[in-house]
Amino acid sequence: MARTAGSHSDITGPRVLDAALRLFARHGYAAVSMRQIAKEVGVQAGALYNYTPDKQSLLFDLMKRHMEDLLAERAKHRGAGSALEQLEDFTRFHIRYHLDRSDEVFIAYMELRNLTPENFAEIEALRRDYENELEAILRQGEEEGVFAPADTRIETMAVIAMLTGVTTWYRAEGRLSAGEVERIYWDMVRKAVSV
Amino acid sequence: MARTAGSHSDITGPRVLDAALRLFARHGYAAVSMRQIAKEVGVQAGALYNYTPDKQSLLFDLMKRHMEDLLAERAKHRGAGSALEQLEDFTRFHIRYHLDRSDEVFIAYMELRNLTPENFAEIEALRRDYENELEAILRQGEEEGVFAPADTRIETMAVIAMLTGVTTWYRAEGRLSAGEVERIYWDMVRKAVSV
DNA sequence: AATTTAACTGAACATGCGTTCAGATCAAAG
DNA sequence: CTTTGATCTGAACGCATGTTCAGTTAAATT
Repeated sequence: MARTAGSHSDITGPRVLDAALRLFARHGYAAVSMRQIAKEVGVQAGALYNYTPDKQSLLFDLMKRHMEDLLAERAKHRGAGSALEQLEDFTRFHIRYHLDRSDEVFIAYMELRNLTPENFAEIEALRRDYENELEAILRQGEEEGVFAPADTRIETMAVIAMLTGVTTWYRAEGRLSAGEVERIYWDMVRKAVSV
Repeated sequence: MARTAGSHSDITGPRVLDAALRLFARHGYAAVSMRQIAKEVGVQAGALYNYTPDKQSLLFDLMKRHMEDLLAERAKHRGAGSALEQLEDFTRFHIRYHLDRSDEVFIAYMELRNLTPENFAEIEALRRDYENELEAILRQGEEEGVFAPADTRIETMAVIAMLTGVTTWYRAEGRLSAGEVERIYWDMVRKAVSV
């Protein structure tokens, strides 16, 4: 049997990425085989190669899509306002966005070493762009005198690490809502960088 | 040829763990083969099984050793003193200890999903013990009134995530010494949890 | 109704995997 | 000097890997 019904290209394509996303996040890139992905999609392994040139591209495409979506969504939030307002917006945005995409976040942080050097460089550049968004806010706050003078680069890394860490323990069915988590983290971030 | 000189058991044994540590940290557990480990040690793959029952035990032993060493070293630091003093000690200890063992830390965080369920539970319990050390300090500080009343469990996770994140960017040959990094992070931690 | 073509199957390719084990080697013990 | 036993080799086991491709199916086009 070949195709069982209809033209599936526009259906199967996304399903391949979806399956790869879920399986990579759960078991890790190296531990997932093309045959497992194919089984999840409901096709034979060979059929995957209608939608990706190879396994590496699957990982790269997932990461690139995630980083570009993140930057695009963040761009909508970037606005005027005081550094304090902008930092609160960034903090809440980061938490909300990352809680909604735990699989993508997991992959984006854990599978960097499974990218080829060229692919790694490209993803790393996008990540750097995102970090620079926060760093710019911190620098502005220092100039306004509302944030303590400090090493903004390290502050940036520290704040992002703290915020992203929320994905390791947060469960939607847990005792705290995403909104409450946002508030708690915003409290800590605000105090940590303030004078 | 078999053995080339002398009795190597007490030399080869540690070298197997060392090689596994370095390779797992660099490429990931699933991506490293027993033959690669053997090559690094300078023996054939079969010889590894004189030192480990299987590949999984290699990963588990590395993680367990790391967590137990961490807890043992931390126990030496645990003392009396104000909550603020204890928190500073914990912060500086955590950063120093983790900067000295980037490979172990990397594995301990990235390869949890490659542990069997039983092994995972054991490592997770050790990690929880360590987190509880910090949580106890934060709770004591709240009772003393020197730390802001807050959700101590979340504060714990946030602080540890922030501190451990230092391993992702710190380079010994970089512009900052470990001592300077300790001070910067301590500044942020202190402010973040204070009233 | 005939033709084209996108979508997929199923088998095959070479290579690598974790693990086992009989046999070789050589330091140490008697 | 002989025996013992720890240490390691080298080959083999069955199975899984990413990827390719000739052939099959059925929807879309003529």
